[in-house]
Amino acid sequence: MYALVDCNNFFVSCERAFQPALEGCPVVVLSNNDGCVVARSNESKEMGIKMGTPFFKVKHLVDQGKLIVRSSNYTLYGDLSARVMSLLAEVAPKLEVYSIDEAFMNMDGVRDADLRSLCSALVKKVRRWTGIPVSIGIADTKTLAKVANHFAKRYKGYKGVCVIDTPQKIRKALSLTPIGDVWGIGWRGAPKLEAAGVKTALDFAERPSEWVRGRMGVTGVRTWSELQGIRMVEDEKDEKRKSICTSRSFANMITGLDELTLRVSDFAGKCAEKLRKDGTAARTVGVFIHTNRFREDLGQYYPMASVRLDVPASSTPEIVSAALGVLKMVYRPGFEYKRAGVIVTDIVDSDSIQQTLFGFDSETRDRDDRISRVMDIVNSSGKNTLRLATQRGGHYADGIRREYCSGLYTTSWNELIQVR
DNA sequence: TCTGGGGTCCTAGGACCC
DNA sequence: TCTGGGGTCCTAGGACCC
Repeated sequence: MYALVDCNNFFVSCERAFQPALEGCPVVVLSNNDGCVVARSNESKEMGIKMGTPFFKVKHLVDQGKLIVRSSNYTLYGDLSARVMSLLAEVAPKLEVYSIDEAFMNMDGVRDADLRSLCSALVKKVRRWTGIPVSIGIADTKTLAKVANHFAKRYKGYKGVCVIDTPQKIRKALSLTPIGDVWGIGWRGAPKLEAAGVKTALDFAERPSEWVRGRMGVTGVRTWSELQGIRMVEDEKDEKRKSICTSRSFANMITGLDELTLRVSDFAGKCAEKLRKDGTAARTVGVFIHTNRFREDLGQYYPMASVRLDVPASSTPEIVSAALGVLKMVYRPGFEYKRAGVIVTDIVDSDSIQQTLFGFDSETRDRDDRISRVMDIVNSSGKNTLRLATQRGGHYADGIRREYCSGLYTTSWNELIQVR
């Protein structure tokens, strides 16, 4: 069986772990740049605040003292996530970390009779040791485990654990699950299915597979099979990422190439750092810049372009200079830019890189790699002390709004360790 | 005034080949 | 007058996830 562990209202729970006074209060956490609501406590959900709401639409509630808000603090959330995951790894034969707040435990080999009590104990332990409340859904396939997880969250009586392990329970659960809540269907697909008379997950599961194939392609059939109890979503192997993206929206719009150069240098530098951390290198470097899509009164421009390197690279100088070359290609004056990003693709393991036949630049490359290693060591505190000249005094998080940030509870501790 | 970021997979269509 | 057919590979864009 699979047990899907999901942290409840994760970002809010992280804030509460260090500020217990927030318990019982309506709280929301905002995306980068204080843009949208990306996490809500149960109390703020009950107030009718929807996921993804732009902050300016609920700011009046904050000003009136009816809602508490926090800017996102991803270093804190990443740290707490790692603590939760390490507790799960102690009990799961195989653990697949699916996102910052979710993990599939492959429980094959654990006796069915022991599953529930094991998971109930785990819910209590994670809460006690990390302060984070979690829910666990247990079933034969990942998609059914997701369904079970919804029930574990929604009904207090389950005490955080719901098992769906018989045909009768599966039928019952699917009949109570709106089609739009099924993992893999999506908000675009749901209205079409509803129009065709498919209101619940059970309606969907009872359609013939050809019907599903014709309407939704192979991905639809995969979801359909999973609901029948047939495993289709493979366990992720421990593979490296196939693409890495660093992008940000800006607090204020940018028009000049100089300032974009600064930002793109930083995004590219961050991508290079991520590559080195993964032990990989990228052969293609792409850059995109976006105008503000909400400002219909202004000209719109969304170019994206990329360059292919002779040899896959992970050094900061190489990735940055490639990105700046692409930026010059796509940049047009006269537009106000709101967002930019760098994407590196065609990723390979660093140790499998073939040197080019023409070795004339291998010395430069070696030098760049050594420079990057030094940068990683000096910058490991997260302060970005060492930068390229194109990055000037910049930090890739500069120019980003973050007005409601809580304390750096775990990060300051990390920095002490680094200094030592 | 103010609207996130980082991934994966699938598919349609174009380029190219014989 | 009249202009094939079948295959592969690559890419951009869309849909989905959290």
